[in-house]
Amino acid sequence: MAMTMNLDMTFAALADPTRRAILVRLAKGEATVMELTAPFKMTQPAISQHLKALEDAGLVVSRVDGTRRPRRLAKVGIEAMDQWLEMLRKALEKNYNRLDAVLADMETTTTKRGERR
Amino acid sequence: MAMTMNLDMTFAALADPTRRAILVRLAKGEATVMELTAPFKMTQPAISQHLKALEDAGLVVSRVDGTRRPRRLAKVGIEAMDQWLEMLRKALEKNYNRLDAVLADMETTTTKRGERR
DNA sequence: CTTGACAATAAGCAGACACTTATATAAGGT
DNA sequence: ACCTTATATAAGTGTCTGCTTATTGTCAAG
Repeated sequence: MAMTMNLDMTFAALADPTRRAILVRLAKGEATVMELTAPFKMTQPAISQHLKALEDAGLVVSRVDGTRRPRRLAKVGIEAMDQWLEMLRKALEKNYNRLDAVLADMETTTTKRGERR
Repeated sequence: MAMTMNLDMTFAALADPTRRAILVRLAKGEATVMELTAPFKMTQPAISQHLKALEDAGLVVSRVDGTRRPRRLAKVGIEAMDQWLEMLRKALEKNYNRLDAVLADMETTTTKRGERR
């Protein structure tokens, strides 16, 4: 199972700096909600809500230990994203060897407003 | 320069299905706003706004061609994300060879509510 | 130079999101 | 049994998002 992970949720989860910081913390190993709350100027319910988002995104899983629920990283979410991103990477690489991209690069373009012709 | 791409913006940009679809389209090559608008049940201004988000995210760049502004994929955004994600990938791999993760896997846990002990 | 196509911008609005405080639930230690 | 700790859930609120319609700027073609 674990089929079609929801990319909306996964990317949205990573769009928040607090949630990314939580993941960085979890990269060092399991942590409880209280431990995860400590570094932030935020209440415990707020962190619990962020953790829910991360779990729904397939980026984190929880375990039961008495009254605690230690979290650790999950890979489902990352794998789903990586798989999608792979398409972009390929396209990028391919386009980079094509004429239009090269030419465009020359007389461009930095995306900034206010170009003249 | 192109220093510290804003990860908030980049991940947020990808969290929207319309914007991901636009990227898929651009993976096939340059396209104008009108061409990008066509497949959607959405107005041109809406797409222009999505394109702004994608440019701010470093995922797309534009070029000037008369009154048109063809877009194509950019790599800055993807590279920024990939770099950040690399940390998670490493942690995931490393934790997977560690005892606590293995044990946890055994008596867990699928993140679902309603586990008993 | 007027017209029409391409695109960006502004203002407005409904729904989503990130917090908060207050409360509930459950396990542990005493 | 009782209090404490660890966590989740609910309800409320202000801010951000994703659209819309309306309008404006700009090029190219006649």
